[in-house]
Amino acid sequence: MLGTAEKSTRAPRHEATRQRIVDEAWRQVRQHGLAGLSLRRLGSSVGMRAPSLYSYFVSKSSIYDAMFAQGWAECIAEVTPCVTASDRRGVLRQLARSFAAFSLRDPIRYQLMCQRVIPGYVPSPEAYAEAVEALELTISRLRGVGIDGPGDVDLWTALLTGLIDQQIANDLGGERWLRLIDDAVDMYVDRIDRRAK
Amino acid sequence: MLGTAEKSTRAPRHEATRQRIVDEAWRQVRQHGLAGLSLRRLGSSVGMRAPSLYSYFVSKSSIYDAMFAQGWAECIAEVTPCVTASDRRGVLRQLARSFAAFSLRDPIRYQLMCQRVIPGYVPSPEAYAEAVEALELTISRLRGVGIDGPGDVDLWTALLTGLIDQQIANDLGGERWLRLIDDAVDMYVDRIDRRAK
DNA sequence: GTCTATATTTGGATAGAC
DNA sequence: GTCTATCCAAATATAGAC
Repeated sequence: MLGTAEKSTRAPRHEATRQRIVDEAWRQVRQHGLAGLSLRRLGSSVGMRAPSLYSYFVSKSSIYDAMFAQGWAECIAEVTPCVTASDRRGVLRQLARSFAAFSLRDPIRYQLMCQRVIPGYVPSPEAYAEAVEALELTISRLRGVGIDGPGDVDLWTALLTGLIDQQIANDLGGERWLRLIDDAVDMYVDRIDRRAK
Repeated sequence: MLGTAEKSTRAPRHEATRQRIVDEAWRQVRQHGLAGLSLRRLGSSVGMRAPSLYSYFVSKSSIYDAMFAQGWAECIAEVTPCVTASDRRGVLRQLARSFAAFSLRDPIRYQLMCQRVIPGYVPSPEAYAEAVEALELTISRLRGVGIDGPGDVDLWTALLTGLIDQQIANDLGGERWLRLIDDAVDMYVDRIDRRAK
């Protein structure tokens, strides 16, 4: 009657417990992998039995949904304020560095947000909306420094996620690809500059 | 006594059955996801019970291993002959197009080969050797056209896998990132040229 | 080499008492 | 809202007969 499906301001305790469950779910996927989330273990870690979780989430997928949405919300909250420059190269550098730092601090979160890894799980439209908002913030940042050609944004996301994916898959904990970020930004900026002519 | 653990030329029938099992395993992961491979189902699809599979593979992981190695062997066999150009831009274009085509024709295979997605599975050293060989072939191709600076190869793999990852994750079946390949190659080549000065 | 039988563990989800 | 009890299904792997 009140809210949109699973959110309500009227039951703060309920909402707090939901959050505790999600927090613990993050802990568990970091330890056991994204697909290794178990309701029994999750329940017992927050002090209840598995069936009780169904008072807070209608299914296991809806827990992933809450995590997915939270991940993108955190991304928006953390990355956006990092971009303070106003010149093109500066904006791109800050964008790349802060998003890379955000992603590599929690590779499992990045996996849930940016890769299709859990068999059978597809983000709900509501959860996906958060991801769309993050992308739109990026798009508007790029437009602010004159980057809005067809494919320009897509090439940027590919370049940035490529560096991060490689870093995660082949040198987790190191900086083999991380240290190429400034090079990559320069390469990208030069291309934009050249196309402007 | 004879061979290296799991390979033998002396039992062609045995080897043929192994291959049938691996082929069927590919079919199943394409349908149920990488983590959705089940020994019961796999066995029954090749006309035997799950325990019989243990006559051919010591564990489920060793099936993934065989698939991993086969994927990289196929990559070597398919991508290498596609590169016939001798100029820098031509080589990079052929390399990028053929690897992208190879990857996108079978996204699940790409996932197994290039992303860490199966909880608890890590390629064995023998399986990984095939991946290393593929990378070395790429490195030598790049060196052949004068690309060998520190980070140059890493930036190339990041750029290429970034495009493919985005294509798979966000526009499977389309060509939104695929069509940026030539642009990306140009951007990369310009950077190399500029650094030469 | 293949089978049956089984060990052992685990999974998500529901019914219904309290 | 939480519990017990249970359903139902699935998983990998081993033992031992044939």
